[in-house]
Amino acid sequence: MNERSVTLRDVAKRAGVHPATASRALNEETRARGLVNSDTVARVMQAARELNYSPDPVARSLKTRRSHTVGVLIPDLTNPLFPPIIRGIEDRLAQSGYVALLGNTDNDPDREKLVLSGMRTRRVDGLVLATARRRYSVLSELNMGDLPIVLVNRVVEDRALPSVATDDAAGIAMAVTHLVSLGHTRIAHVAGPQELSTGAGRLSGFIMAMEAAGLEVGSESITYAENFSVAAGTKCCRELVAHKLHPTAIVAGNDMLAIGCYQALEESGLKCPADVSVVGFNDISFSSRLSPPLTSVRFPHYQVGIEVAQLILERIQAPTAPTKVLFLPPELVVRGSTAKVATP
Amino acid sequence: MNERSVTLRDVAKRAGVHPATASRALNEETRARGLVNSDTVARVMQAARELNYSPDPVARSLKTRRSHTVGVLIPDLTNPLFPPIIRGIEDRLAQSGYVALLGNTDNDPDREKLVLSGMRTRRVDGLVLATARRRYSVLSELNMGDLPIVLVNRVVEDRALPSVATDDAAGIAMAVTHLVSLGHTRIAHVAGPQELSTGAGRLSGFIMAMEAAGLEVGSESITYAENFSVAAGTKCCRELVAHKLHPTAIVAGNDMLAIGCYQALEESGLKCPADVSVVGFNDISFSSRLSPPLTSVRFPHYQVGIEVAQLILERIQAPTAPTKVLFLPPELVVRGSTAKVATP
DNA sequence: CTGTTAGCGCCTTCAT
DNA sequence: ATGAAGGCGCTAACAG
Repeated sequence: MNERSVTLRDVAKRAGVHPATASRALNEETRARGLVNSDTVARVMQAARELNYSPDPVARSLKTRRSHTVGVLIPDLTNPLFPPIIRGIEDRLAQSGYVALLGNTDNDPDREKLVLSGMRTRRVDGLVLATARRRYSVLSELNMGDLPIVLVNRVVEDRALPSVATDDAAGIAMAVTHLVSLGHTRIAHVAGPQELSTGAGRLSGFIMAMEAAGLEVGSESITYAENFSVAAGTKCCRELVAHKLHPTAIVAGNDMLAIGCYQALEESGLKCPADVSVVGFNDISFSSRLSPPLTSVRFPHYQVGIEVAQLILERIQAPTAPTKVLFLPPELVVRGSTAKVATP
Repeated sequence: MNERSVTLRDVAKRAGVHPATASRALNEETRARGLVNSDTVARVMQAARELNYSPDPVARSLKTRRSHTVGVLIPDLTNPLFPPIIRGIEDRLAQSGYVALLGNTDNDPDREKLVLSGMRTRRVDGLVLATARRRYSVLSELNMGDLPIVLVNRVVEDRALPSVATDDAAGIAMAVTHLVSLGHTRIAHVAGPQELSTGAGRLSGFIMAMEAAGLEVGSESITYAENFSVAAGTKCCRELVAHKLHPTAIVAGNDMLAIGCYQALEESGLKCPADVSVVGFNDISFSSRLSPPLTSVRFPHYQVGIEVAQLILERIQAPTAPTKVLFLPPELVVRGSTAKVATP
């Protein structure tokens, strides 16, 4: 019995009604609006069940211009930050009969355009972007302004786009406060790329928190990573330890950079945390298993995914609804990579 | 200019031909068969380019009954084994204009059925399963026998399904040989779930390798994990160290179980590798950053993804082609979790 | 409340 | 080699 051939027509025939009526009977919306006799509804549903009917989403999409599909752009699935977020997104979308179409861009604007236009071609109903830069022209270039969009873990400069993220500045402040409470005063920052809101927000959060603690932030206490990678972190940390400041603690823009710091410290024969404390951001899985276990700013990744999906679904329903910008609170997870400053 | 409205008709009109002709001109197949004047082809392609036309995949699917979509079932995206495989799958699929629809099943047969029928409803052209058990009835139950299917990292009992995996037995043999060369004789195995081919294959590989090395495998040197999780590994390892065998080395069914062993060893005050060496399987990312860095059997995850995608695409093209079963070679990555046996 | 009609955008006979 | 016609399965507009 080939089920792919069970069509609405078959159901209608079996129920003794016109296909259109069957459609209305099976469609939540029209049924609820009382557009069809509850008697017929029963008969149609019965027939549908008997035939094991399931509507063809392709045909439906063609008519309704809705694909029940959301494009999700990320830099790289392999970055452990993303899987839990994606999981959240997919779980929430599934609840509403939607699916996610993943696209990896590797932070390459060309790939980005390629993937985006692919998504438009596939008629996605909405877009979730974890790839937005602070000034983000790609969307307008590709003429995708009309598509519902939500950002994850990013905000754009004018906050004109709905987004779900954590409060970067607050998170970094927790890290700084923690280090200060351990007696550190020479605290450095490995800043992420400044064209990303996370990079910029964490840097300015760092500066503010330092000032609030009455500590100076010289130019030699900040290095800029090209990207959020282990290699970049290593490079930055090398500069930091080579410099005259001799920081006793480093706040890294994220966990990757922090791991990079581990490596640079090892190279220079410095012990973490005995000589230098390190704090990361994101609390990716297994950071508790690193050596030493990484102190990091955590935010609820899976929940972020859920919220993002929720938001994009709302926007798909009501594209002109006000632009929500949602911040989920970070928390500091203290582990073995931070310790009291060594008394000199 | 709203591009979603550029239709084949528009292109045809601009080129001064009938839509059908335009269709033939733009379609690889028909064009190659010389069914259309090369002159008209040029005109049509020109027009298409000018209008920035891209065919509506939905409409096309309705007609051709091809969704250009592949369902990919995995237990949990959050397991670090999968992201690189998925990345490989998506990259290869994208090359051929296909996309992956991810489904997380959490190893729950009910969820599995749910996700699978969702995929069928969405008219996926093929299925990639990382969730297959050795005896896998779900497919026939759901009447999906007609759909092209490829397994990843799994084989089924009768090898009736095409698959891409690594040679589990060979990998484990490498681990055992390595430990033997370090002087270990009391080697234990934390076996994965036996209903999974990886669990079973690695166990039998372990037994064979031990016998080949002239070592005994008593029942007390093997424990069975309920699933491939850290918690299960801890539980198993606890049994192992409590027992009279006092193994000096443990071969874990995968990295998760190995990490679980780390934890149990810590609890009992045993040092790894000084007291007990541990070997994992999969070499998930960051295993080099664990404490101690994990010795593990690696296989090329990304490449596996590529091959899987390749295979499913082939099957979609030619569903009756012979059933390929592809094994990619494993290699042993030696790190800090294995050391010479302590001389008693 | 239900049936009729029409068409979403494309492809594929069947003629010409 | 091209045009005409029909239909994939569904739903929306309009009658009745």
